[in-house]
Amino acid sequence: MLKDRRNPAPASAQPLPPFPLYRLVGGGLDLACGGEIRHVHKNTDIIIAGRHYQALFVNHGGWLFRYKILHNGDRQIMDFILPGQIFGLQACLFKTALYSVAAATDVLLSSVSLEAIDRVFEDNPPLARALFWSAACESAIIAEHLIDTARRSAYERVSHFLLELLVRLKATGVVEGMSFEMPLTQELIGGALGLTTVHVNRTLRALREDGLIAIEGRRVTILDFEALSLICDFDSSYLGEAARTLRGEMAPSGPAAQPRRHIRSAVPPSRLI
Amino acid sequence: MLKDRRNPAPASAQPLPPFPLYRLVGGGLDLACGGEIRHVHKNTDIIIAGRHYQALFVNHGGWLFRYKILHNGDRQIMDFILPGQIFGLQACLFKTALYSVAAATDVLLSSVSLEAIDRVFEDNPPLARALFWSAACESAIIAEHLIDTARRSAYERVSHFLLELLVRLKATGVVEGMSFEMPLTQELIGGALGLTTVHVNRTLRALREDGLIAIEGRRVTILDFEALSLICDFDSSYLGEAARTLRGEMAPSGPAAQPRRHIRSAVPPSRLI
DNA sequence: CGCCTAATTGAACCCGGTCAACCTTAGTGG
DNA sequence: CCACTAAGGTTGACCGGGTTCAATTAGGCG
Repeated sequence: MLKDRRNPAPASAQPLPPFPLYRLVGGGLDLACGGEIRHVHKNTDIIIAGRHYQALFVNHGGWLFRYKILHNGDRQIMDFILPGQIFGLQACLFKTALYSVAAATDVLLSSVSLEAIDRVFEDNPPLARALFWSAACESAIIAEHLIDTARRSAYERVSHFLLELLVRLKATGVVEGMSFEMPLTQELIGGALGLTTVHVNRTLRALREDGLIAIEGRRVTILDFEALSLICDFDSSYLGEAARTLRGEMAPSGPAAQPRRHIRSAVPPSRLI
Repeated sequence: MLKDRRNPAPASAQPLPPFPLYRLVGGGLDLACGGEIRHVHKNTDIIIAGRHYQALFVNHGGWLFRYKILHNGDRQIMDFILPGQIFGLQACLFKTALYSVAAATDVLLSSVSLEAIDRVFEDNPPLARALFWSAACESAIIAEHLIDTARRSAYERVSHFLLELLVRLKATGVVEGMSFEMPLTQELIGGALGLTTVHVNRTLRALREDGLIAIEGRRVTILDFEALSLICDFDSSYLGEAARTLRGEMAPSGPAAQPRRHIRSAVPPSRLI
């Protein structure tokens, strides 16, 4: 479809759009949505690796995740798709989708048929730019996940994971203070972090016992943002523009808490080159 | 500068360019290079995380790598930048570069100043498309590295790593048969795969003893492409278009060799959902 | 021929996986 | 109202792949 009613706002050379297309719908750019919003049930696959796709999806509510099944049956989750985010871009670009996308919760979706992605670059520069920025941020998120699994201990990984969720959800406006709803099973968390359910459980307990987080039901509360950030050297800049404005508001100061537990090594900063 | 002499070639809606911009220079698109080619010595940083950049770089020869140093001193290598590849795009997009880029060998570079990346989308759709496709492929490579570190054993990781290099280098034309020069120390390999030097060494030895690869000096020879592919379920499709044309030519057939050694599990394909 | 970097190899240790049991919660139907 | 069920959370015991520490050997180069 692509109704091509451009953004009413000046198509000037304003800085890149705020977040990876989060809140893009109804916000700055209007993606000229296909219209009707579809309801999709939990555990349904939206995109299946190996098939070809010609449309993007907009997530209007609920959580999804991008994943891949290996030949040994393991499932690696690349990242989670939060409300307001688009997905399915990669599936369009490659002849065949590299990864599957499934709903972690019940989800509200609309699709945006991009007849030929090619055209976008000639016809709709603002959209092209938005897509590009979106892809860059997603790429950065995955890169950070790479660091997670390659360099961080389980304790650090889970810390990093929760902080990332906090900051990303903050951008969608569903964070109250320092707590948010996390509709994920420990199996999904483990699937994303390269850990087993058992160990995710143990690690969450450790974080709780250390007074860094609190969990009641599905609600997670970050009790000590600074300490957690130190533990896993979390730097939200990889999450894009929007994150930057949050920094001040998030860090409640407090003396640099000493990270404890199996931190992989305590090499002094001098080794930082 | 951006001399803005557009691509003389038709700006038609031809399919996406072949590879992540590999061989882009002198090939299809002319990036309007800044001109002079700079020689950079091994171990020099080209891009430094935290600084801001306004230009892309083209690698005309030699290997580089994108990396990040963690607070504990660990260095994670995100990916290697091979001859013909461009880099520094992400550094331009974000206010400040997320990762550093250093030369693994002596390197020949030219830079492409893109005064404002913004402009590209309005002014030069073909370039925009090329950049986009490049970013998508790089993202896919990193995603595969994520799977490496999260789900694969050391034996599988190293296998996967070598196969990826083979396929990517094939696209640059420096592969002779099934062998190629790999100017990397085991420390660099470990830095990319999330392993210690020691274990990289042991794993390479195991692969050699199993008759899967051979190493003489810096030259690596893949002795059994099929077996290695099975071990780490390597599927080159994530490397983009170009890879696809290689498949037939690479697999020298041979019965599906049975992967040995500590494969994490030998669940029959039935469990593949 | 020394010097430095990289490659090798050995031995001890430990984080996280594996296996297995048990508990909690929510939903369902009689 | 409660028994029954299934999915997810929790915990313990043990094991092993990969790290760590440390020492030795090869390779390139002035």
